[in-house]
Amino acid sequence: MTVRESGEMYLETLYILSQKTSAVRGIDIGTHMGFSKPSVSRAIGLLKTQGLVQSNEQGYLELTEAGREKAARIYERHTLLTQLFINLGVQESVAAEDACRIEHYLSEETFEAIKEHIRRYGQKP
Amino acid sequence: MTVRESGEMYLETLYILSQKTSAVRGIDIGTHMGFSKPSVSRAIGLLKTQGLVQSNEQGYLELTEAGREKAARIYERHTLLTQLFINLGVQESVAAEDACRIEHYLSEETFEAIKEHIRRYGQKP
DNA sequence: CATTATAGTTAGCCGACGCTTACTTGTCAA
DNA sequence: TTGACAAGTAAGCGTCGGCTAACTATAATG
Repeated sequence: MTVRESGEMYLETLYILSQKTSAVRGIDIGTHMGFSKPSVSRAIGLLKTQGLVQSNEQGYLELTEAGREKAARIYERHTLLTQLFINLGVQESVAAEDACRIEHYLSEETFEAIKEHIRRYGQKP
Repeated sequence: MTVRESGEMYLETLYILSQKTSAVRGIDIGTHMGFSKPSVSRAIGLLKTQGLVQSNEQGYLELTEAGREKAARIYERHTLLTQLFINLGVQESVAAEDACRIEHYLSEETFEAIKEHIRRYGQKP
């Protein structure tokens, strides 16, 4: 019953959209991810049963505390990886795409190492 | 009809096992990957129809020229990523595991950047 | 020679996760 | 008030890629 790659992507997308507006609907997530309404409906339903997402009184989607924590962790990984690739000389858009695909698969240890690297060598030199 | 992540893993495993012995059987691949015989059978069958794997006269598995090229490319990515993570301070076994999971998802551009980084900063400092 | 172990294959199941089609529900304007 | 559109959901399909069970074929062994 753990969150898989797909679930992580939905979580992260909700996290990102929530930072722009507090009125996020399933359709917005679908548009952002390029997925159909039913796909979003099922995926979000799953995240709700896992206690990571809920609908507020107005019917909009929001992260629970647990969901926000998890999403923030994923998003941090995303930005870290993007920064790492940029530091290596990769074009920003490509770096972000690649980060997006692999952010789900790296161990904690490797992320810590990347974080340390970025602390040490900073941003986009 | 392209080779997906799973197919790449089988290809890479055959590549690695072929370097130790020229008598590689499906069962060896299964043992190495932790998969069942039927899973291997189907996956290898697919790779055969794609012209990447063949059986030799003795019935052992081997890569075709196209298969070897593809496998070598994947394996290079694997070693590059492993080296990158090691350079960042990750323990070797963890680095290899992580490399294994993400090697299928990175763009050519990012790999080139990693290759360049390793050319510049070398191995395990 | 008969038995048994090993390798491969076939058939079919299952979960994950996309999709379409079609129904429901709620809002808004004619 | 009604008709239309937009959002959400239900039902069900397809692919991928694991799995087990069971069959076949071949090799080894008593």
